[in-house]
Amino acid sequence: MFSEEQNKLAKIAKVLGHPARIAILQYIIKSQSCICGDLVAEIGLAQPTISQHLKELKNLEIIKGTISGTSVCYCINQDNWKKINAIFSEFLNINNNNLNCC
Amino acid sequence: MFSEEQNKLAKIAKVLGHPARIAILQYIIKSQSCICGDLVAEIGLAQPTISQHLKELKNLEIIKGTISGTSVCYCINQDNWKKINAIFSEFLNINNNNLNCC
DNA sequence: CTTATTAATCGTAATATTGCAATATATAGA
DNA sequence: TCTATATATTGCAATATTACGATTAATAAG
Repeated sequence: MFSEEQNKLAKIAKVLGHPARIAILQYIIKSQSCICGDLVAEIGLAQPTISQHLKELKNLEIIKGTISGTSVCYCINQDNWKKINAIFSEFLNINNNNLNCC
Repeated sequence: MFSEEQNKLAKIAKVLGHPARIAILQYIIKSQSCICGDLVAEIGLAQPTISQHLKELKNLEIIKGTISGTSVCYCINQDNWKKINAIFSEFLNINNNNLNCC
């Protein structure tokens, strides 16, 4: 029903469409890397909830998690972050200057 | 619980997080302006469904609708499109190059 | 081996989203 | 005024999302 591009764009936007996931990404960037417990303390949602949001971010491959002892170290997947940035920029930078606007 | 910025970003992303709404935006850009019926014919969802998606896009003020006889002419709100682009670019262009990644 | 720590998963309740048929509203034209 | 056209709104069913307590799994430390 929709094009590959439309589905891809929407899928990315959907994952970014929750403030907790934005907060998680911003905190990971700020701290360079962190564990789930850091995010629970920082954001103030329950551990299973944070874990669930991390799972969605991992599914999008915008972050990656590395097991380190009993904890998991999360950081940005820089290559995919750049790809996602490129996909979004391409869409948002469409020149829609239009004198025929109603 | 979340910052103004986080909520704003998530709100924008959430609206963009459905392929029908991406398709609507792309079609409006391509055709410069169109009416609801054009989108129903183009996209293949029922008229109330398209109308509902248009409402969400209007709420975000990324599009605007002008009454023209019995129909409503929709086009991109260029100023707000640019603002949304700026908000997203600022977030996605954060330099997260990081050698301390786990 | 036992216990503590950390994160993931399961189960579930509350809420939100999506899609559409039916209906309402509003304007244009005969 | 009556009818046709275009869109919005309502109501509702199906599905998805969000949040969290309880539990599980996996590793580390004693």
